[in-house]
Amino acid sequence: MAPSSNGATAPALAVSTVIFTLRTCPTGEMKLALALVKRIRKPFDGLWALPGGPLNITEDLSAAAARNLFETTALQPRYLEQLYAFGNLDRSPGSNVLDRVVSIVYWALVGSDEAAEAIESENVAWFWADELPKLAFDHNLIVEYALWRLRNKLEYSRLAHGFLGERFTLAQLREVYEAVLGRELDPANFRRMVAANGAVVATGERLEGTKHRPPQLYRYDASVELADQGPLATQNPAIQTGEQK
Amino acid sequence: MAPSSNGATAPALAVSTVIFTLRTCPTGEMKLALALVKRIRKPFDGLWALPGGPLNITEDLSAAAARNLFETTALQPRYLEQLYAFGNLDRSPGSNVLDRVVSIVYWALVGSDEAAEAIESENVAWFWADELPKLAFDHNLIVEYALWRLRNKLEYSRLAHGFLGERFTLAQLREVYEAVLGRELDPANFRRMVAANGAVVATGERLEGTKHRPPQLYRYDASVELADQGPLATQNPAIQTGEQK
DNA sequence: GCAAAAGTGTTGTACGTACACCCATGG
DNA sequence: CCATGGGTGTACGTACAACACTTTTGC
Repeated sequence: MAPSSNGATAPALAVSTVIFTLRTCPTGEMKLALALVKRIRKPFDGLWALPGGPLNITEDLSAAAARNLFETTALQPRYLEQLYAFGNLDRSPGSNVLDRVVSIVYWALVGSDEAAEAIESENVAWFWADELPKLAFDHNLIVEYALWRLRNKLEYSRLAHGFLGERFTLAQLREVYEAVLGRELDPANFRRMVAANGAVVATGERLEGTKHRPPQLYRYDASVELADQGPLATQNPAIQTGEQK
Repeated sequence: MAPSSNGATAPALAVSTVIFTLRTCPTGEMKLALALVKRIRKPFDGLWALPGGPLNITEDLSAAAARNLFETTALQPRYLEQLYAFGNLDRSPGSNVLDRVVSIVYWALVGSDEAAEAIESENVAWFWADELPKLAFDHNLIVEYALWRLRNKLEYSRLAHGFLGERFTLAQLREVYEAVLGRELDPANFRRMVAANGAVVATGERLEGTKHRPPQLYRYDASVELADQGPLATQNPAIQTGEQK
């Protein structure tokens, strides 16, 4: 038996999480960022990777994802959804087959205000989603897929809520959309799009202290149901998760 | 330690598959059906369940799904895609936690002509998708989710190809859509929808022997790329799979 | 008043739906 | 020639992108 083998007769199971947030970049605009951890052992020693770890036997899959999100950033997820199970044989080239790991990957959103105070150290850091280095394992592919899902789901769900506070202006909401989608949106059409959706309602309050005309503050209306997200969708006011009931 | 326990310190990993096909029902129309196996041991002894089993250590996830599809029906999948990983603690009520199983579920399409000759026995049978009995574990929920994905994906992909032969009439293609979606479609608009998509092209041949005007035969054009299915989509002419590269 | 952002109105295009209609074939 | 399904034309409604325009604030 090879020295690296652990003698397993079945593939090991791990849970990893792609943690997204929005951060203000030097030029002043919001950009999408994600949390990575530096590997300190083989394989891929020294490369950055998605946070993750083994699944405890008494722990739900989504709980494991939330746990390793917390262990990495000291934050709670504002949104959490299963992404995909990655288990191909070639995802850790050079490793012994008996060390094979199947990773069930989740993706999460954390509030941009909270993320600003999240831990950042020698081995944990935020990276711009569009400027990633070469990552360990198949993690570049995983992030690419997570980005694709995030962008797709943004339109017909209230995902943007995961990045914002309780009350927000339409300009802030639009900024979230622009950061995630990576392109500018027409303010006029954006306003109508949001109004047509119906999930966002005006509070009557206005945001004071701006340089110009004070914008109205809006909030998400909890009573409005979303577009059909499938049988697994559960609407939890605190954490919305795609986990099965 | 409880007698049913296997002494595991980590959850076991299994792969299951929702196998769809179209079958002609007594009234003459096509209906969506799926393959189930009868459980012959606890828990849920005697109930019908999705076919599945453990993942071999040298086997890709999709290969395991294709294998248990073959072991159940003696067929090859015409389409195969990962559905979701189900791993909640409460999915096998009454079982010991140490017997916990995380199931990575795939869904598959098999040709309706081939399925007609597929094995069917005391313990393996086809069920109408809209008339399912109470299934073992959380399998009713899983099937519901698979149905939702199938219906959603049908529109912006060439999924229907999985049910049909190489050449087909637009009426046959429409019949597939109607069976999957569970509602009738306007033939005129359906024709235009398919034409606009561009993935289906006329062969010039006609289907002879009908009672009335002979319809033209069409085929899928392999050179046309589909709508964006995300970074994991791979277009294999034989088996299209949502598995990562 | 001027700049800048909030917010409204108008128009054109694309697309899905409903449905009237013609065409070709077997009986 | 007639019933039936194949196949075309047309009109309407909704959704969205583009962009001109008005409103309200700070300076």
